Amino acid sequence: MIPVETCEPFFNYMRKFVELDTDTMQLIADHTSEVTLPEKHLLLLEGNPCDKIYFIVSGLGRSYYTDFSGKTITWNFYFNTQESVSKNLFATDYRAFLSNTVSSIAVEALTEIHAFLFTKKEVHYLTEKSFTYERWLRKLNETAFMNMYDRAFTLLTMAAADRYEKLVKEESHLLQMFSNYYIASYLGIAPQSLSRIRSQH
Amino acid sequence: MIPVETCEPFFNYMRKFVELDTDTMQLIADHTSEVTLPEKHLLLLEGNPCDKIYFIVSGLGRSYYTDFSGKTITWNFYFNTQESVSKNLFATDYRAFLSNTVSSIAVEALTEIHAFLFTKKEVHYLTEKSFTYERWLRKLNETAFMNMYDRAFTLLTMAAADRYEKLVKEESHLLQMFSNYYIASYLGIAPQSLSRIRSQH
DNA sequence: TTTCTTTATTCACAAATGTGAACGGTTTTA
DNA sequence: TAAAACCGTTCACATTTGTGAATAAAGAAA
Repeated sequence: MIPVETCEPFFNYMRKFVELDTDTMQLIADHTSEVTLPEKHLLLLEGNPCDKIYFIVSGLGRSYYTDFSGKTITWNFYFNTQESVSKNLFATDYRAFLSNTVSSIAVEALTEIHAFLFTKKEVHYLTEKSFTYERWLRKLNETAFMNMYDRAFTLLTMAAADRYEKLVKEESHLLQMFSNYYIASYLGIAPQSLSRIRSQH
Repeated sequence: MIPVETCEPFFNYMRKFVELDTDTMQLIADHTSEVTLPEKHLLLLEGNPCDKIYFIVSGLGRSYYTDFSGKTITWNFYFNTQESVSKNLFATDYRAFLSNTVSSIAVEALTEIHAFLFTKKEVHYLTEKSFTYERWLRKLNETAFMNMYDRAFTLLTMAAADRYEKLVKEESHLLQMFSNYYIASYLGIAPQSLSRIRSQH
């Protein structure tokens, strides 16, 4: 429950997919909340149920899986910039959120984060009350699907050096925002291997 | 435009996610068609736009990417059995279908295939006319997303032998239905490497 | 400032995976 | 039936990628 004006950053994002009327905007503003999370805060723990979605307004987040040896593998980055319109905005384990299973990843705040918070209950309520929200969610799921498709397809069909080149072309802002240590495991390679690839330009 | 009764296999699938009334069923039956495709038929070509979705009723399909050297990499399998309720039924490049870009994969019939065909136009019409269809599509997109999530996560975090073990546990029917040559590239490994993994039991 | 971390890089070596060839066995086709 | 194509496997060897250690530079903390 927050003032409608405060919700504008989120509405602007929704407007990429659907048109919004005042009733819908009011309904949404009534069923979300604003949160500030300090640096190093864990938004979600591995093995926990996930019933929240954070829509990032500002700040940086990262999710990771911890393998058998204790190493972390970066699953995704979360932030909000002009460039990244339909990706990286929702910090959560969306698979766990949808399927009511426990999370396979942890999500951490790399800086202080400002976000809108939606609980599972709120999302469900909004789909019941608003056709616009239902349609927006359908389209959001489509882009989430396409992003995952691209991730899986890239990992399946491209070698490490080509995956890095693709990242340089399509997501070069990540290189400015995150350490190579994080980028490497996001690409599915060891940090030293990423160095090797970079040196062979 | 087909008789409502004929559509039952598809309705049964929809009922996993939503309840169906007679109006909705009639609407859907009026906006789909039935097709039979011979063995070796190509349902979709690499580099072509994709404005069709085939819902498999019977038969086997496979999609693949052709790499720089001409080798094919299996992207997915398509079939309809009791076990596989929410996967493998839609033969298409759904990413290309959604984004109006050209397909990165080809889809071929490995046997004769019976399927319901939905064009992009028909899908769009149905979302405009039926809230039930819109909601079903939202949930379909959610399972499509979860399947892709699992695929990407597996490729990112597990070694080849573990990916094979996971397939044995979770999708062992694939081993009965498709050659190891196809299974190997689906797992992201060479056929010889799959043999090696299998021999080390 | 000095010290302590973190980061990126390089190296030598190990491990994992790919490659091309060869082989029987099966299935398909002529 | 015979020939051809395909399939799964094994082998030796090549290539790619991971690993642990070492180093230097940059940043953060004291």
